[in-house]
Amino acid sequence: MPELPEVETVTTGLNFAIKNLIVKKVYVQRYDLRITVSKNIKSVINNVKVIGVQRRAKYGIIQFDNNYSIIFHLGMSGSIVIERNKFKPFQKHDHIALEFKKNNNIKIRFIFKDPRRFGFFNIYNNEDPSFKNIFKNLGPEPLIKGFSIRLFYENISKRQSSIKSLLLNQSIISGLGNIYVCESLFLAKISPFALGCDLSLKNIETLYSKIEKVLKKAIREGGTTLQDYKNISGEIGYFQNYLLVYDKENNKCINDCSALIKREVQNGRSTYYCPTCQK
DNA sequence: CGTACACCCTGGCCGC
DNA sequence: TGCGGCCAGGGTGTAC
Repeated sequence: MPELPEVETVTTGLNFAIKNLIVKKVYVQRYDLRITVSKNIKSVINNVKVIGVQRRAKYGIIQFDNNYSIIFHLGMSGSIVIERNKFKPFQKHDHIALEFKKNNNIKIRFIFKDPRRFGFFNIYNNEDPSFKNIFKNLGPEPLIKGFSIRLFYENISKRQSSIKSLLLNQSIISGLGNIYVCESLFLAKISPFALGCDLSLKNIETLYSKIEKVLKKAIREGGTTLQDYKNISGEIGYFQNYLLVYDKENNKCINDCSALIKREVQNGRSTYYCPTCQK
């Protein structure tokens, strides 16, 4: 499901909803997520205040004022939903919930859901090596000011893999997934099968500017909803209305090339591209 | 070290 | 209605 823009939408919304609130109750319906939930999660954060919620790559980080943080990852099917005042009974894939009370006695809680359980949600001490280990192999964030196109180029140009798989490799650039990789390569007119070592600096400059453009637009649109992605208020995203190749097999290419968009399996995952425009 | 592939798990959809 | 097969936004561990 979620790539950088979807996780950004979730963490921004969650930050707005729970920043400065104090945890009043923790529900754990299921401990066996991709990473097993620590047994002490309830005791560690009970009655503790949330400092803020951030994103790093496709991870969400909820910081508490006692030097602990929750890190969560939505995997393919994860989501977070907010409920106010009236709480529905937990459903099958509602794994964890945190409940807060606002000044005016309004109850608020959020639920971490994940049918496929490729995601996780766990508590870490900020000094614990396992906290830093989660982030240690992540490459740079594409949307930060200091992003170095030169370094990006150097890391790509020494590799023999396809540019598609290099862009999905989170240690080269972090936060991209299948949708935004396909879209960026199309806009840059670069074949997903081109090898990293065959691309020029000019290619990479173009590619980076398209990645930036696609991600920013997707964040503005609240992410991409293909089947089940929703923000924390249950609203869908709208970037699917702007997809040019992803999930568009046999559609006409939007350029004047009269070709049809092709789907091909590459490294076990669907690649969508225009065989004429992307060289 | 780089690359390719199987695997984790559930649900939805399609064809028979 | 039911079954098998295939598909899905991701990440990790293993074998070469």
